Amino acid sequence: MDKFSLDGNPSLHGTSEAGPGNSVGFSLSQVGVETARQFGEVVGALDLEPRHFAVLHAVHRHEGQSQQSIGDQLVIPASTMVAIVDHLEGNGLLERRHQSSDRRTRTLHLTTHGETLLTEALAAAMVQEGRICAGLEPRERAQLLALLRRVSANLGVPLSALPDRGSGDRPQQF
Amino acid sequence: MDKFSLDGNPSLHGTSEAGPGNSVGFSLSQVGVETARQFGEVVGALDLEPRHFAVLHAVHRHEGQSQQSIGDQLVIPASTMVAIVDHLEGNGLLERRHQSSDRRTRTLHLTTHGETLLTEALAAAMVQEGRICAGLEPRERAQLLALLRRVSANLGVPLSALPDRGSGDRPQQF
DNA sequence: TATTGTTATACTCTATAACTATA
DNA sequence: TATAGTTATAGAGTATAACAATA
Repeated sequence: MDKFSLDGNPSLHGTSEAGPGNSVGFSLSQVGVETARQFGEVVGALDLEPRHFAVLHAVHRHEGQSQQSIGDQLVIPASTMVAIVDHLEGNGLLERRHQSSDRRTRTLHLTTHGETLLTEALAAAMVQEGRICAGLEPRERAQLLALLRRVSANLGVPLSALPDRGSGDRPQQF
Repeated sequence: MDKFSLDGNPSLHGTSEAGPGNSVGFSLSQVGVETARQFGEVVGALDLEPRHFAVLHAVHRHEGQSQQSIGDQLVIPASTMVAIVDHLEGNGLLERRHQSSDRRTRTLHLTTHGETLLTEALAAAMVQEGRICAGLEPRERAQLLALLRRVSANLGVPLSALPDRGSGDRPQQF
């Protein structure tokens, strides 16, 4: 359980002045990748991988959507979706149902166990959120969020992209 | 040339209030991963992968260090270092030299071409830095850096870790 | 003929462990 | 016997393309 691969990954970034600590790009890469990694540990404690959490969360938001639809939103290829849903179904977290109108499509639905686990995962994520923001006053936290939103706009990845419909063909993460 | 895998990756993070955009953890993950990905494109335009850039940069800072020493600093396993240095040497960017005192160790040295390319890569990274920070006033940029530094301390990954000696067994990125 | 989901496969990446040459 | 570097290899993860069922 020790793999580390990033597609376009930083590791080292340009140094604008003295050290890498003065580069926003480098700092963001380091902090962001580490945050993502620790999130993997957080949900890992619940026997979930980030991808599994992501699908559970998406199904929760759009209960009864087709497997393909969920995959499109998360930019996960169909064959990968099969493996993910197989896993989740095998663990009793969600179930596939045939759609009466079109028997090819399978709609996804959380089980009670799935709902429970998702709730726990969200709670654990909020604990992590607290750890990350420890020592920041509410105003500082809001400032950070605002700055990150502006940076994300510069990157061409609006932070509001996930809620409804992913944006185009953005890099994947699965 | 289209792979996307992260070890502990976010994709979706806890939502403290309304949307994911209100979570520092989620925002950092999204922005950080995307920043890293775009950095890969930036150096990719120079036919470099982030890992190659990282090694070039490390050799530049510690010219004449052994291959193993460089690998330790960047937390790259020895066998992976061989492939990376093979590639860089094959492209005429650096060279291995035998150490007279101990003929087992190979010291690494940038070629003129390597120095030139590294300089270009650093310049390209500064251009990216400008894009990322577009619209931020110097004071805001300094605020962002300060906040990121505090967050990174909360994460247990001081942003000043890279310059001299990596910290323990941190997650790898190669 | 087109589409949803599935399976099979080929590819890439990584790290472990065996091996060499020096010490 | 131990260490620096190398090679070989096995494992995981991903995506492409063939396939089955249904439309």
